[in-house]
Amino acid sequence: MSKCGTERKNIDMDSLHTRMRNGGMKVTQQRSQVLKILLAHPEPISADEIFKKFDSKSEGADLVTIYRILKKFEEVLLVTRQEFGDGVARFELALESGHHHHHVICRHCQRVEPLHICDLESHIKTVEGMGYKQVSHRLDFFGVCSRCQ
Amino acid sequence: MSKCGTERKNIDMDSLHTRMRNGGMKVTQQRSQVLKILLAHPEPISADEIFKKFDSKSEGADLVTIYRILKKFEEVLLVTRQEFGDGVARFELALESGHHHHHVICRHCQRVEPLHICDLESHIKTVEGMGYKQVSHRLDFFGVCSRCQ
DNA sequence: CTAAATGCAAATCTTTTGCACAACC
DNA sequence: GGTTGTGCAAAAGATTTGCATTTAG
Repeated sequence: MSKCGTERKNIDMDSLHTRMRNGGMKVTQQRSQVLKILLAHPEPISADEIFKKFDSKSEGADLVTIYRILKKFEEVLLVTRQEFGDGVARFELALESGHHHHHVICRHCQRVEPLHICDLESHIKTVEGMGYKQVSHRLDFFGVCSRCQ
Repeated sequence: MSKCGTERKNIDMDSLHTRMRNGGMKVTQQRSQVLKILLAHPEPISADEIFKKFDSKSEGADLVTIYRILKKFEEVLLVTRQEFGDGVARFELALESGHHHHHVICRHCQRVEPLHICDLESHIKTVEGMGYKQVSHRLDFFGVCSRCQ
């Protein structure tokens, strides 16, 4: 947990629970557990993967519940949804508002690395100039990682 | 590496058929028709939408066939697949190799507009610096269009 | 003629919905 | 206690697969 890869987000369960409550959600076993799993997972993770991580523990949660939790989390901006083109949605904890990052996905092993750069101001202005409001964006890179070459 | 083209190249059925043959595919009624529909459609279009456009004409094609055609076209780089977050894959004709464009999607009406700007050279270099080869990217903007505001 | 493509049916996979029961505040 | 969340079953939607039949080259 020192140098390699992602600097772990300075997000703790307490602040997450607070954000949950502020979003008008009850704090339940299952929701806390999903948060814990998301917090511990360095890459975007799918509903089914979360479901399986639940399974390995003693107390489980229904896959349906996980879908519902993730949808709620998305509404409250606790997580963001990613789609990398394989028909499965993946989720990751949303960083502080206004901060976001992008991804580099290996076309071979599907591994995802975060990319903490982004300066698309001019592009965003262009889109706003086209008449759009509340402009957000998605930027992902695909390549073959060093391990897979 | 991949530069974003600004001018759309003329694409005609003949060159598309040639690209099909070069990809080792037979030129069939259904495939030609799918190409025609893609050529006539300004936005990324789903398999089902293509299927329905077939229907309105006299000769139809099975939805399954359309999926298979699109998959084949994707392998041969005749089309590119897009996913905008609603669980449906959409396809559009691939422009000349190395040229591509991006999209602006209205969060309300789901309409898609092409965006012919892109200067991500520095970002691409960064990713290559991380050890990735054959780096490509995807950039889409989301907003609320003027009509929907 | 022969490999490749198509159509039909049915399967698979992801995600959603309805409803009764349980849990949180 | 009353709303909100969960589990189970089942549905819905997108995409894929198996197999017999047709078609392009």
